[in-house]
Amino acid sequence: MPIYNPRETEAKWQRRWEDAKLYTTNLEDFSKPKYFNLVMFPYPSGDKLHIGHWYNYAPADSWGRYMRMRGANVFEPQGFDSFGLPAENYAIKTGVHPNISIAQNVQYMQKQLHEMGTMYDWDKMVVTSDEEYYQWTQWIFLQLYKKGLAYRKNAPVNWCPQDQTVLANEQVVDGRCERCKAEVTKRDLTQWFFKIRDYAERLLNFDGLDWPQKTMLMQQHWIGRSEGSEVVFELCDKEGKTNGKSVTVFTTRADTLFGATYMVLAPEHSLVLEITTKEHRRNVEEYIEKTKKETDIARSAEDREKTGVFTGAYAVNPVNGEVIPAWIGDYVLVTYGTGAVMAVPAHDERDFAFAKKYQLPIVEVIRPQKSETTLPHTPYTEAGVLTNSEKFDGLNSEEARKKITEFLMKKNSGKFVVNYKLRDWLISRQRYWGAPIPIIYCEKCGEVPVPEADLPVELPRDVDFTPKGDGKSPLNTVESFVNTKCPKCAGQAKREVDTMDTFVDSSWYFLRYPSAKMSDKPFDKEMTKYWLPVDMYIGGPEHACMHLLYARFITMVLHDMKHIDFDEPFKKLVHQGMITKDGAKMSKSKGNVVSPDQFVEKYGSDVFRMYLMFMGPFTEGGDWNDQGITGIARFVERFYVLMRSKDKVANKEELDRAVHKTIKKITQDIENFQFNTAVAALMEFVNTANKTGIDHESQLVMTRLIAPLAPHLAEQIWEELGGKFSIVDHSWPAFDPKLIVETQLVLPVQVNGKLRGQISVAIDEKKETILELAKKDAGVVRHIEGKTLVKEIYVQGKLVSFVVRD
RNA sequence: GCCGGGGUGGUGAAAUGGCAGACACGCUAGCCUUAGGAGCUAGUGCCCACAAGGCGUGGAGGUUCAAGUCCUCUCCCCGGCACCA
Repeated sequence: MPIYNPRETEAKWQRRWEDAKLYTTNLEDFSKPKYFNLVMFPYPSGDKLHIGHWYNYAPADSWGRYMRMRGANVFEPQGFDSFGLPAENYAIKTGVHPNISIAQNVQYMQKQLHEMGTMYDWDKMVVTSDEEYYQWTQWIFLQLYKKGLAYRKNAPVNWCPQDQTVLANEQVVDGRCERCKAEVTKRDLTQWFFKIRDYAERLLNFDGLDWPQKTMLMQQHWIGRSEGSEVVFELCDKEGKTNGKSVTVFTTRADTLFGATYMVLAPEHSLVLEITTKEHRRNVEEYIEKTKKETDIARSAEDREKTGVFTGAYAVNPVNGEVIPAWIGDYVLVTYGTGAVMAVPAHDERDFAFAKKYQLPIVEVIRPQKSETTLPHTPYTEAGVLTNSEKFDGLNSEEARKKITEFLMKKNSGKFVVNYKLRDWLISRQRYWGAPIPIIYCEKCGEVPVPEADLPVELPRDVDFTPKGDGKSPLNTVESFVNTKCPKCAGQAKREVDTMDTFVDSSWYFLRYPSAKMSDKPFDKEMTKYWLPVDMYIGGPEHACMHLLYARFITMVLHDMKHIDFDEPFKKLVHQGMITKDGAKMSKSKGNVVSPDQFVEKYGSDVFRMYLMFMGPFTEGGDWNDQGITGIARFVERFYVLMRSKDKVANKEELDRAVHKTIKKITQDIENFQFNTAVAALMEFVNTANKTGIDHESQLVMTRLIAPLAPHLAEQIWEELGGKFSIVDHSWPAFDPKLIVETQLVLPVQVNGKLRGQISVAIDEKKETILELAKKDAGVVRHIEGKTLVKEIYVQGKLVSFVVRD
């Protein structure tokens, strides 16, 4: 019968912690170094907390506990990212108002998080759909608006022609509406954007950030900076007569300009219909309609068959006056560059395939340094030497890019530009469950921002949120919301009915935590100055390019407006891996969501969190299975029994060595977020101590070592050992290097790279003696006898290696 | 397709270029028992087994005295791709 009762013990300590307000951080205690330990807040979904949340939050909490034991004033808040699509869809389906379902989910998840035994300071909780939060999200919008970083333009949305409604990407399955299966197309709407592109250059700079290399790489590639040229092509008729219109293209290969034999515009390019000639209109229009059913991912796939149609229009190549046809093709995206490209089939894979298919001319203008041409079989896409390029012949690609662009500059038909793949941030959502965009449209004054004093623009509660069929936000049906007075002239005006992307909510929530209780401002200047930036931010790698980029952007904007004095929100970033079930991401639709509750019920929170840690490296995740959880349950029992055992030591020297090696190992492992090997080290210690015996002093050390990983168990043992409440406020143990030193060493001996023997030597033995000893080892003798010894290697303290020849 | 990450026993995994498989789960044999979420002891990569040996980190090459680790190519899996969050 096990002695340790996790259920009872954990409930007891959770109560004591709460009664003592142990995890309520005094934000004004400046006596200790501050530590803002943050996890990405959860969405309060109907699935409640799943295994993946635990996998993320338990080690993150262990980290916070470790930092607290290292003497920091740790602030570990938690909240809920509660606006968004799922609650709205649930409401449409069941009629339950998002306010209600969200409140229920929040309550349940809070209870689950409480049972985890986390150090969350619930006094400072934020819930993004609460009015006291979203009024400040609206304030954030107004700041960007004030700075000229919010603007409106047309942009396409997924449109279901059957339901007459806007669809999220997630609601489009294989090009069809998830609900009615109708083929999804695109429709242009006027929408709000944030000018994140203005910050592209600054967002590329990660100086001073302790972030995973891969995350910075992904953001860099997402921003996608490239240096190139813009080239203006005058439009003309077949004979070359210009008509005053022009198309600008972006290219990184101005050196190939003489090889441009046609141009391609994105089907959505604003000039397309204007330049298309009568006889091509039908083809072009059909092609545009077809394109509306394709995703950008499919369109930009390199192995996809290139398609396009001729517009009937022509353009003049500014560098040689050549008249080239203007096509449209879906492999050109309107969102990148200028939405139009010059096509150089001899030196670009896609242009080459396109030219072959539509029998367009291929003109070679670049050759590899000395070798012959690769044409007509494959295009030559590398840099080289110019040919067929008039006065630029003989230049190399790099020089030519510069010289040709300079030549165009003189003619006013080109310039150097830096282009980014990053697009401006579309924040408009035609949905109910989000923060209303605080803008009013006045008949006289036009677009007017809601004055800050008038915030919040309250999200009305009684709204028919079923899709209306006109593609507008459900707020458009609430007359008391829509109709308002202009803040400037008091005349008749209408409110913006779109709400904000939930990424806006989550782009600043970390600023709110220390000031969560303040009702008169988004964040307190002094509190923010002291507590921000976040010292440790932990969350999934799937947020690398969106949430993490948006949060950096908003932070930079607020910094530039002098609202805060730092411009990066997260000093250190760590990603947890993803937990899958049968190889798939857990989701309700797949029916593979595993709840932690049953395991907590059976084994307790400590066992469960240690099992999740023990599964593998924190950053890697893995496929969920519960085989092996008994191993942790057994360990907890054995640990508890060992810590309660009477002072009795058979081998003090070996015990001390084990204790201090374990301190060293666990400290290192926790610092590196390698909780799996930290747990293993504790197990190894128990195995050793069961042989050597243990004394009270070592028990006190080991209990502190397990405290971040199994907080309830540690608190219980600590009390039984006579320690003062609470263990998290006792210092982290330090190891004594002298006690770890070994005197004897077992060295492996290799012959020709294969292990053939082992020798035991004193740690400070001389190289010569070691080599002699190694040669006498029976296993080694067998393999070197009668052979020529060509090389002898001794790697200090590591191994001996002989190389022999017959 | 593009960008990023990953592939090691029956399973989860460990390993500053230096003894591959620590620590666990599972399994096998034995012991013990207040029959439990038991406990203890021994064994457990594969082949061959008395030993000695051979093979082995998705696959194919390469560098090195020595490669899971570094390099080249390749296959497979996962995450992201801008309205899931």
